[in-house]
Amino acid sequence: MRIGELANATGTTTKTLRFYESAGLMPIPPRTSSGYRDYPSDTVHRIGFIRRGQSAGLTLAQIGEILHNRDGGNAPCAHVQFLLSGRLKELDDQIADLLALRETVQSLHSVSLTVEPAACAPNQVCQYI
Amino acid sequence: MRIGELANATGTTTKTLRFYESAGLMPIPPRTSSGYRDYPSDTVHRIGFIRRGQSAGLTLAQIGEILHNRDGGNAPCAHVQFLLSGRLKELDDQIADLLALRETVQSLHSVSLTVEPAACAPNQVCQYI
DNA sequence: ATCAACGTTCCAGTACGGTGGAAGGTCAAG
DNA sequence: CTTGACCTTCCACCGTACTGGAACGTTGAT
Repeated sequence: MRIGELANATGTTTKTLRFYESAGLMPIPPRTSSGYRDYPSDTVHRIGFIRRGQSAGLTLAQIGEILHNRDGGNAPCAHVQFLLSGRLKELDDQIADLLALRETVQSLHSVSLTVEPAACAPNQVCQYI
Repeated sequence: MRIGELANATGTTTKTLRFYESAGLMPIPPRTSSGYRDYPSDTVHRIGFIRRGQSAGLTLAQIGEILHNRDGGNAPCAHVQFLLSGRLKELDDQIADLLALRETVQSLHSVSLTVEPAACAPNQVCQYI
């Protein structure tokens, strides 16, 4: 299948697919006599894996590692477990950070609602930030 | 005060201060006869405001808007309220997204712990992603 | 006079995941 | 034979907030 078909079948764009190739996520596809990329049909699954990995918050670099393991004939299971547990920890940290930030912003916002603009001191930018 | 002093006093770097200037966050400072930037001492407060705004998750562009209001003689209170409430909504969305993602990753990870590598089908990349 | 420590400008690069566009080649239909 | 849709490569750019480094000028102490 040609690159446009693959893009359609996977909900991506030809630009993105070439970018994935340049990023080392795709095996180099064979070419037709005229130089067009000619993908095997199971490439659809590979793209699907890439998109699901992204949905799980993995970076393209991490997804690439998994694919390279797989391409090298190794079952990437252990590595995937490792990446997922790392991701889980990152998520917990990110969520905790955002919750703390939410508290801060919330209290700034509350204060901003009770303050009179006329009370602004001229020598500071904003009395509640 | 010179740029290095200001950087020291605010915990930033001279690079960052020049970058803020180029980004339009700083009023153009006067120069000494030899061309050095010569900041009024209350610039410290302005940098402090910028850093606190960043801590609240505002972008430099948003902080710039507030500063421009202030520099233009307007009390930026209403605008700050607007930005803070927008930020609050964004935070809620981000937190909700991350919590949902955490659920997804958590369940993928749980499955990954119970699966036997030998069960991997050769025609797919990974059976649990 | 010399030296370090400061200052200046300007250009380029970082990470991330692409997107835009130019300049050209190919293919199938009408 | 032409048209339009597809494909190719390559280079540049998006946003965000800086950071690094080159090449050169200034200041203050010794």
